[in-house]
Amino acid sequence: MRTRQRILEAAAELFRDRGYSNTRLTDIAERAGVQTGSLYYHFASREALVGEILHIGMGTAWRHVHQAVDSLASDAAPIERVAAAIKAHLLVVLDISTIASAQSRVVNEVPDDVRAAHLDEQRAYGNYWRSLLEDAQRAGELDPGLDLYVFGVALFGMMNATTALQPERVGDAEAVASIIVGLVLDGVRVGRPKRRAR
Amino acid sequence: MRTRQRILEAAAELFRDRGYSNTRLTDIAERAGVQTGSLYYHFASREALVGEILHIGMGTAWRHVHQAVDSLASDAAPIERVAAAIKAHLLVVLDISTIASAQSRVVNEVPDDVRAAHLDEQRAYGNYWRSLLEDAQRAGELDPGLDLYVFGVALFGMMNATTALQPERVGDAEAVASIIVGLVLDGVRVGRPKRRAR
DNA sequence: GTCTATACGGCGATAGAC
DNA sequence: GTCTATCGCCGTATAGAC
Repeated sequence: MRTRQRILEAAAELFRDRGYSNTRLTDIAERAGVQTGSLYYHFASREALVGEILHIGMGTAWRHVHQAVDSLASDAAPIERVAAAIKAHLLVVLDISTIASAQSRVVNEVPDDVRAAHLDEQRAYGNYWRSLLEDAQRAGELDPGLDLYVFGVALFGMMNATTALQPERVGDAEAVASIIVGLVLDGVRVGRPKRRAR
Repeated sequence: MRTRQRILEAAAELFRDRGYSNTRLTDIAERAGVQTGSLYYHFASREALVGEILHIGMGTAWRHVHQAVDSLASDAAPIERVAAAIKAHLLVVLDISTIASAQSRVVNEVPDDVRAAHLDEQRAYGNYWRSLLEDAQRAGELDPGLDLYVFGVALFGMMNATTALQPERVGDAEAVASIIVGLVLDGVRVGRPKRRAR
């Protein structure tokens, strides 16, 4: 495998497991099987390396979520599109891409200038989610009184927290995704019918 | 105010906003209005300081949640106790205690030995929540098929993510808490009555 | 492209005066 | 109890050989 790719993969595993601040360049080099100094042939700095992780990880999540939503029947209900997006995001961070997983773990931990450089793509992703939610709300399928800002923050907090699940204590990613989708759409309470739109 | 207390408060604000690894002792000292060297009269090390934050923060959350649940009528439904616990935890981290807020932010970021020293109290808190959830499930008020481990991780991920909400874009802590409680119990979907226990 | 060797700075921690 | 001064380590980054 190309060295640059090995470095990115090694960095992603470590960032995902320990976070950015707790990962030394020597750790990354060791896991990638090179000397620390050699990293600088491929990346200008530690910050440039993590910046690349953010970029690739977000792109990967974006592509998978977008594709999952687009592959629904064109007459699919907006709420179905939201459900598909949630499932796709979870599959990506839990299963498909170590780099996407790392992105979600370290986004809020990196130095300000790295975040700033990443902000545009992060916002684009957020805007896409917001449009999905607004469509569902306009269609009367989401609680019309729901504050989408609060909901969005809560939703991402929940989804990204699932990367901390111990694999041996849960089923596969599909199983986790369906639990989360069920929780978000219908909650965990039994026996109290939902009220209709007010 | 006693210096030790000022130091703890200053450290908590910084830990909550930037995390542990991104907070220098010089930042803490500056905010507390002392010289860096003076910190060592009150705490043996940086790790000891954050350990104290974890301890106090967890104790504070514990007390508030416990009290909120206990102050319910003794015949309150188990699901009501869960709702009260969620609300209380949110009020604590959003409003009541900077130290509790800091605890939730840095728990998964501190060095291993600090975490290890904190593990017992963290587990006790988790066990209390698990008992609340199991009671509700046994009473048939929570979806009987729900995986409580996955739910617990998701729930805490969601609750602790609310500390990232920008205050100017949301109502007060009570308002946020009621959104989250509603989301957890009944979900965000409109119009599809929940099925009864299967 | 990768290595070895080293420069450089930052930060946690200690010593000792007051 | 708080200050000033300083030590020493660790980790990022650079230089230059191969």
